[in-house]
Amino acid sequence: MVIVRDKDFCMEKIAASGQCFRMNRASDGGWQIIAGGRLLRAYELSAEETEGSGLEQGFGVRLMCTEEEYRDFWCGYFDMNADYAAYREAVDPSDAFLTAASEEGRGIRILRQDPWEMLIPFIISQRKNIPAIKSCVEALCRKYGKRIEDQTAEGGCYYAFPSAEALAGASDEDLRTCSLGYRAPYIKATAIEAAADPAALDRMAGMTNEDLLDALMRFKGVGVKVANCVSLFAFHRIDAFPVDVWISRMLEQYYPDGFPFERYSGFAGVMQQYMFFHAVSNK
DNA sequence: ACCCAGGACCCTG
DNA sequence: CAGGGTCATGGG
Repeated sequence: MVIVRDKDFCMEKIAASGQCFRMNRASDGGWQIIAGGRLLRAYELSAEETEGSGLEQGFGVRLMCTEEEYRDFWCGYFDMNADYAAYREAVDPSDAFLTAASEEGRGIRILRQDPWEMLIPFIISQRKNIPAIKSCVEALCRKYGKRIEDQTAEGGCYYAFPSAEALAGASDEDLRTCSLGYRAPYIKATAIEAAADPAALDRMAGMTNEDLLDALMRFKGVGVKVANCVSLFAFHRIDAFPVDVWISRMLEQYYPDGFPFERYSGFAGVMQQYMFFHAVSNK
């Protein structure tokens, strides 16, 4: 068991920030996170447990893993070594919109997720809202992922994210039963590519940002926006700035003369997440 | 019963 | 290279 107290770590906001699709409330009120073939249960600390720490409700979390599991995996997954307060403090104080958005989104962190586990969900994501994406991903996992018995899991078991081989071998009509629609052939083509060169995604970790985008966009169904999402949420290129319909609207409304990318050079993706969270959490 | 979603592809001009 | 039609589905 590991307790994390950080004014820039809020599980609920991360879960709602649209960067992970298998982080959900469990029936006992806690969180269940499935990532990298692992399952983590987490519980927000009670008011008594955070008393005196200066933390609001939701900003203290008990992770149900060993110290070793935390060191080896979850600490990196949650990007706990980064200083998000410093990112927020870099926000231009004369920018009322971003100042408010960054405070509203305080607690969000950019997760370090598995590239394959980001690539497929973000190919699915096009023209779907987040609940629909989550439904599709869960259906894919149930149908093609390895079933893992785990008494700590909601329902006594969970399904790992399907391998490239499993999806590459699926029929088009079988894939469509997961509500993929016209994306089914994209998923299959990308899975075949990935299965044919299992180390391809690993090699991308060493690429420059530009080469990484190009490499990702060679996959069927991956355009500029999805490539930027995978760069940001899997390869931790935190200067990547995915522009979807929500971001596009906010750029038009609040930055008619252009977003000040120079000011946030190197970490614009963090600002992007604050903006996205602001948009989706205000209908 | 609507409307729209973390867009990409592909074909025109 | 830019612009626009088209694509399938379900959550709200």
